[in-house]
Amino acid sequence: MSPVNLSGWRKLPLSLADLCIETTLRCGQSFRWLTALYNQWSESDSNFREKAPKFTGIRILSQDAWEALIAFICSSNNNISRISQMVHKLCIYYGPLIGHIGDEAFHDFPTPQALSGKKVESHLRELGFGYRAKYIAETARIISAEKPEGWLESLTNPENPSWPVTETSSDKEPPSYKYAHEQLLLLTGVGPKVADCVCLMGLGWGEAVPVDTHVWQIAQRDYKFGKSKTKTFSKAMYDSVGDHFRKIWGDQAGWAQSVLFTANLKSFSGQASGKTEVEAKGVKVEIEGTKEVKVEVEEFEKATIVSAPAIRSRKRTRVAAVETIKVETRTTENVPPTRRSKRTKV
DNA sequence: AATGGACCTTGTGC
DNA sequence: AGCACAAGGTCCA
Repeated sequence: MSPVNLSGWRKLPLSLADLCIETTLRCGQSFRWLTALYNQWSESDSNFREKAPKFTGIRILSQDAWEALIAFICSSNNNISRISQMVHKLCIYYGPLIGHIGDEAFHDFPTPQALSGKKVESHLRELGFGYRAKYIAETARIISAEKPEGWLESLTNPENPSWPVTETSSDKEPPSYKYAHEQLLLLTGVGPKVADCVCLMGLGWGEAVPVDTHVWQIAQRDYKFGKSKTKTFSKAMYDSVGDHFRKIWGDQAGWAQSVLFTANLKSFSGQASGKTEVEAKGVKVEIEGTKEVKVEVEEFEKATIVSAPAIRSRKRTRVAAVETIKVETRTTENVPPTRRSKRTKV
């Protein structure tokens, strides 16, 4: 047998060509992923009702709390691409070797002890971690040296069946979302947003709503936050935004948040704004410049709208006689999947 | 308590 | 090519 069997789960050495969850779940062999809570959130929130349908299938992953903690410390003021590289470096340089596949080595995520070494901070600096090097080294030291064994796991939501049962010493305050959040804030490099990411994805607290730059944008644009006097984004405002979403979405608010967060991401915007297929039977297209075109009702069969708010808002009713829109200059058949961020030229 | 900057580095868009 | 600016924030004065 190849990889190690960790608590009943195995890593699958597969590429997306071998296994694609997205396609598998949507190809018609299973029919009840998700939808009950989506309906519930849509009933109580018109904005969710509007945005969510394009983003079905989003789930909250049940992650290891320690790995999530360090990964989200890395995430501060950073981009996803670099965060991934940083986590990979932590595994390569400090994680235990799991094994080889071909000549490629695979490492697990490092332990808190492994990241507590004296030279960790300076080494991580050299590896390009920037100011997060100190946060990681400090947090690793606190957890491995100052906290009792199993401290982080003791903050897990005991009601959440996705996490194994953890013992909690009876003399301590019983675990609750608020308590877990507050405890995490004591670590270095962990503010309210990172704490909520760990609560939600690493500790099973479904009501944790990580309010980052995207969610703050959403709160302002779609939920009227920051319009009155207190415009600045203070801790009080942070809690207020979370409380509002918990109120309208309930005890799985973090999941609903994740749906709208994804809908707001630029890298996913193709699902929401572009790539909308419309039947445009009897539409004639005049090209003016590169992508600007005028559409007249006449002869096209299908067009892929790249950006056409006027038409989108009209749904499928009818296309006006003459519209200035942006379309791809080819019909939808044989259109290859669009590649975003294709900066890698080789 | 609340507010304004600084902070490392890389990716992205012009 | 090269330069701003943003990127799933946090800490410190």
